[in-house]
Amino acid sequence: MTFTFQPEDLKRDSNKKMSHQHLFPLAMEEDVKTADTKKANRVLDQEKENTRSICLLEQKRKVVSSNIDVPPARTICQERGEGALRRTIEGNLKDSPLLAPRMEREIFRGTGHGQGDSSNGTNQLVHQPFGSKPSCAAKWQLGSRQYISLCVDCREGLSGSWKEGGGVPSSSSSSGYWSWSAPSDQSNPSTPSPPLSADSFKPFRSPAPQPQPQPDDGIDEAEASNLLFDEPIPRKRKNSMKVMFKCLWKNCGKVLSTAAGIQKHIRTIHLGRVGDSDYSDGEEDFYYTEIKLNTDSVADGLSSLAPVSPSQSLASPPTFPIPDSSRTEAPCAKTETKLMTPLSRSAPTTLYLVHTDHAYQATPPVTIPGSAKFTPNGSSFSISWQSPPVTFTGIPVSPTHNRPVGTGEQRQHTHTVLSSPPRGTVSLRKPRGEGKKCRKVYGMENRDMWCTACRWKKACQRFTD
DNA sequence: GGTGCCGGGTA
DNA sequence: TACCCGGCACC
Repeated sequence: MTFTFQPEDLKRDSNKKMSHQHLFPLAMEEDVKTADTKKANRVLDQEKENTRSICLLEQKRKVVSSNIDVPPARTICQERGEGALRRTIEGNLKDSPLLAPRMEREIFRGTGHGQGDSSNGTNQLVHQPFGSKPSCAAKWQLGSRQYISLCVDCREGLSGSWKEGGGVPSSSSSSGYWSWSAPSDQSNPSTPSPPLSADSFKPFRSPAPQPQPQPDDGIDEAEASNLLFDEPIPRKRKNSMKVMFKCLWKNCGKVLSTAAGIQKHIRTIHLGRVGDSDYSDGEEDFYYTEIKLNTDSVADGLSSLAPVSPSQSLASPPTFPIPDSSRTEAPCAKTETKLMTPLSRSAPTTLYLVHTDHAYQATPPVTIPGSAKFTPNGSSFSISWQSPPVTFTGIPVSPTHNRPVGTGEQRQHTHTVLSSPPRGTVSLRKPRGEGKKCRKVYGMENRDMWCTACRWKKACQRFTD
């Protein structure tokens, strides 16, 4: 989602700025122009940044406010004049001299179009007067969602439930930040928020560098809001799920609490890289898996998880029955045997690689067309099938390492089954007949001599295989 | 592109 | 049910 930004506005603003130069003597004009161009560029950049921050702020608001009740803002705010709204915005934007008039234009004029489509990358802010009376509350529509924005003064007057509602990062009245309410449209609570680019998220008014949130979906919203409003936010309940890392090496099953730890363990113990134990080429990624433990029962979980035979473990690499009829060597299987490293020989034997990210934990069993069944089960899954041969499509395998080609990030989000039976996707299609068919025998010109099946483009009944 | 044939539509 | 054909996979 992008806050639309009109190039004309930029030009207009910079032209406005440039027009002041006529006040200077001509001799200075050139230098001043150069300097001012730079300055204007800087200001424009800052404006872009601010605009982006507003957009991100809005996104964040959507997330933070998605689970709160909307306060009865209308009745309170309707009593106030639009002047208060305007004053508040002016006060809020006073530190951003170029942004202020722009924002004012955007806010009070509204852009008027572009509702409801965030898929094309533009999503405009549409201002609607809040009721017929002038008010310091405004209703906004961004895409399909509506928002009520309140000036800080109004926020101060709101009921206790608003403040105690939790989750709403109330703004500091002294700082004059513009404050936003929860979406007024609760009719579609499941509307997915757009993915947030947390690493580009910056506080609206503060140009000073802020600690960058981790580029992680699990970004703490309270912290992010705190960045915005410089106000302590009640921290949300600590997630009781703890991620552990379990070694999948045969007969190991060691569980460590950090990825680095498990990687080092695999490097040094299983891969035998003693000398350069800090160096990682990523191979160890394939010999451990993440497991999520409820911290309430971590102690129990650990005691039961620790040295356990991988074959008994949930996270152990599954072994798949391979129907005899399909036990032809797949290309990658050949590569596997050829390029197996000495230690890989004791690695998970079938090298059906499963890198779990728990994406399937909550999903119901998936039935693969035919007779194969995919059954997610915690951090592992099982696949079983009966004949006919079933093939799995994996992501490409690096010929040198028998590993998926792609970035670690990609791998991290993929459950992959490698070393599959023959190529292709799951196909129940009857093997194509090898013999001559009516078409071949009689040719197109003698179509009337074909068997009916051939005429009907069905499987030939005359020359069956 | 040619071929085999599956899946589905129509009468 | 007979007939036809779009479309897909394979060669």
